[in-house]
Amino acid sequence: MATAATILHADLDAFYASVEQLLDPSLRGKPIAVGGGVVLAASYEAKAFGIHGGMSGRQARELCPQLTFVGGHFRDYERLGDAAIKVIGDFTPLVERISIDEAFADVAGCTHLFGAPAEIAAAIRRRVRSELGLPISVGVARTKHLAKIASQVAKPDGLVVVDADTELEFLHELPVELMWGVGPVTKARLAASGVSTIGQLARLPGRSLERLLGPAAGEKLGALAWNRDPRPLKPHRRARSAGAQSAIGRKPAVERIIRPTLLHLADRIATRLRAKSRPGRTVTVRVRFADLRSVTRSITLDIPIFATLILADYAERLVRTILADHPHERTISLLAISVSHLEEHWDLELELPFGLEGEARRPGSRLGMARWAADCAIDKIRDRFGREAIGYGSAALGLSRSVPDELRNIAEKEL
DNA sequence: TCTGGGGTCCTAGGACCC
DNA sequence: TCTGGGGTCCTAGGACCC
Repeated sequence: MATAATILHADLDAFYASVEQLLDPSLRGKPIAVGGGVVLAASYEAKAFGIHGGMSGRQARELCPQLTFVGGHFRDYERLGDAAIKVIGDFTPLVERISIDEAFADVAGCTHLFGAPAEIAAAIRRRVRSELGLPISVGVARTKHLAKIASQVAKPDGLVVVDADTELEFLHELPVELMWGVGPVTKARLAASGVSTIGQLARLPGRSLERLLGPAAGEKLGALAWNRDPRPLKPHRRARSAGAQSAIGRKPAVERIIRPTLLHLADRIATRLRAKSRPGRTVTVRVRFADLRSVTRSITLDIPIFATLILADYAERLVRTILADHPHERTISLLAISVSHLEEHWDLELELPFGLEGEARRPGSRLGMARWAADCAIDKIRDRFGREAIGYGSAALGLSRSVPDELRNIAEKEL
């Protein structure tokens, strides 16, 4: 007998835009977009004009001249997103949050308390609506993947339950791009073979699929198309990397631009790493040139690091090698740093991770100690007075800030 | 006339070791 | 000394997701 459908996927509808309409009633029923240069979220009224997230502001205005742009109440996004997830947590502790506005839950263990999964899903929707004032769609199915597809089909403000005995009938009619992992490139590749629905993909011989998409993707999509992917819920997944980037317009690739930008990025990342005692061994930088092509370079160290200045130094060296390898590129439009190979937990009592060649592990190293002490002091002052109080802030460095730090904060994953 | 920021996972080649 | 195979790690790039 098939397992029962007990996995829920809950997804707040047009989240940022819905919060703005909640906070300002005069915006309700109107096409609005959150953002400015880029649309971060569009209300359903705006979506009716073809506007969607990621679109440039100018393009959106062309599609809908009466479109209203609203500033982001980022603190409220965070608060309401947390509150919605907490409602789910009132039913089961098995919750896997995947972003600010989206989570999986397994209610197999709590049906004796709250009723069938469909009833629990309906109760969650009612409570989020009445207590928070926000629309949320929920999909219910036997697997995570199918539950996620169901919630997409349920939008806006709906509930779709896929019973275990009607899974393939439901799934096979839908377009391939609803599958997790099928983006524009894969969709086009499949279309070239005459595949546009999940059913057509399912009936494709495994060999053709793997030839088309590679062994891993081919096997994965094949399993998804038959709903044979019993991926378990992971309530507490640890982050595998932490990064930051800054689009800087078009700037000359010179020290005056590069150094302060990298320092700011390294500061954001290293502060997070220190806060969670998770230094990392691999530093990756990305440089995007004026024509939007980008190049990455990385280095893996023997000893994990989380000191701001040491991270900034490695990043700068990597950027220099990129520029040396591309001598004709003199204009850059973005710099990014990412740290991966994160330690699970670094016990400071046992060992001090300073990094930077020979000075590592040398307790008497003056440079290492000085940097360590400076980081600690800055972290402490910020804990008391806020992040802008001291350090390598963008304001202090005279950097233009295209995106407010509050937005960056809510996009960060918990380390 | 060029669009943000923070992430995950996969691929393919090469170095290196056994 | 030559040949082969397997495994692991590193690096660069790319697709995709929210």
